[in-house]
Amino acid sequence: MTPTILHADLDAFYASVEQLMDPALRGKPVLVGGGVVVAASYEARAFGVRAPMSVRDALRLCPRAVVVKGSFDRYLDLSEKVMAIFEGATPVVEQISVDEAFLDVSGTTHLLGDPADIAKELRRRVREEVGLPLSVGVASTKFLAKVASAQAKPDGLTVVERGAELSFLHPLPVEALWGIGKVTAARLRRLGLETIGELAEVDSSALAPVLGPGTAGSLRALSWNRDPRVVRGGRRSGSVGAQQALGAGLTDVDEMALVVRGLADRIGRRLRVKGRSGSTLTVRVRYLGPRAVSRSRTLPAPTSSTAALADLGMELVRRALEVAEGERVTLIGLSVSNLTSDDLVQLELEIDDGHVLRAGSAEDLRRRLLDEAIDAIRERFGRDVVRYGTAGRRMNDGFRRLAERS
DNA sequence: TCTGGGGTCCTAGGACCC
DNA sequence: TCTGGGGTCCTAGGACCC
Repeated sequence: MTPTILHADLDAFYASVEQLMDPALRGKPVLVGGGVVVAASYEARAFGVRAPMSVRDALRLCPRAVVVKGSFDRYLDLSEKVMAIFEGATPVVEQISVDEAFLDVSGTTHLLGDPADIAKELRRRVREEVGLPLSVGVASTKFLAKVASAQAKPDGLTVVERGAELSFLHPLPVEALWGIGKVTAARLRRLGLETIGELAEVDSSALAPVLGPGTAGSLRALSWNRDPRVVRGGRRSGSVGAQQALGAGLTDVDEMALVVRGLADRIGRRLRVKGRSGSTLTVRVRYLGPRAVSRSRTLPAPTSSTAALADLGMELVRRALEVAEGERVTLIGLSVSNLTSDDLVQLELEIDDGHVLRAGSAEDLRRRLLDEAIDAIRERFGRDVVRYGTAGRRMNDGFRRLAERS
């Protein structure tokens, strides 16, 4: 039986979108980016251009390349169309970036046919209905499907049949394993390991001192195509962040505060659009040179308020600056994690003597009506509620009732 | 050598609670 | 009172991916 996990990956996504929108770019080497190449069309890659490479270097390799700035909104728009096509093939779609997703079609083969046929149909529909090239890998595990789609590029389909997995996998270089980057690959090279097959033959106790016991065990498992991860549909992101590079670097704290404010504004906006809030804020500061420092704080209640993120962000930046006083800061990043969704709201009530109460979650609030809460406060404290609000969440019926009262 | 920006996951130590 | 084990959360750093 054919395996049922698909990894679908749009080819040179940003560059392909630009070629789709502007027919004059088709067949030509296209670079998307400003200072850095964010994406390169296959015509440009033929000259050795890769992301992330400076546009200057890329143009040296490929002087005839056309450089376009790109528009992320348009990419998101087309990405949604493609994902909708995927969801027509199975409800179990795990999107892992704008241009990539895993699909488990084990539940829909009786309706739509063999997984390989489903993959062909996805490629055809994405090509005809959206206009973009799609590569698909089909295999028995997630990670092998991912390796297969990489082999299928550009614009191809690779099916790794059951029983053929190891002969497909073992000749590949260790970097082909999802999770092995430059650092780990260099460490493996030092051990004389070049291919996944060679890695498979080494005892994990020999790898553990170099890679740590966790990584050693999981890499060896992957080299034998043992990957227990399942395709998880309906996942949502666990953090929202923004960062800004600062060129030659800043030393002035007031200027940094402006940057932090801007980042907090972007993050707060995005959180509120998604109807989410987060309770852990992490600040990352990179200094001139390879050094980076992070500082984080977990709040008692989640927030999506720009002002709150900016204030706490600046406090954390100050703490991060203590480790290298006076050094130039070349990058500041903020990230909010520990995200919660609208349904788990904390209500804040400010009583007219300035006393602030934080009460329960939205679940509680729905159960005991807000009116009752207000009455209870009046009874216990003999005071009236003069303001109310949530930690950056949408209004629900309870809040509307209160709004009508006040 | 640096040039971007948005993410995930793992590890390890310490605090705290039961 | 002391000793100990287990689980969870927080923080900091690092590797990796697109």
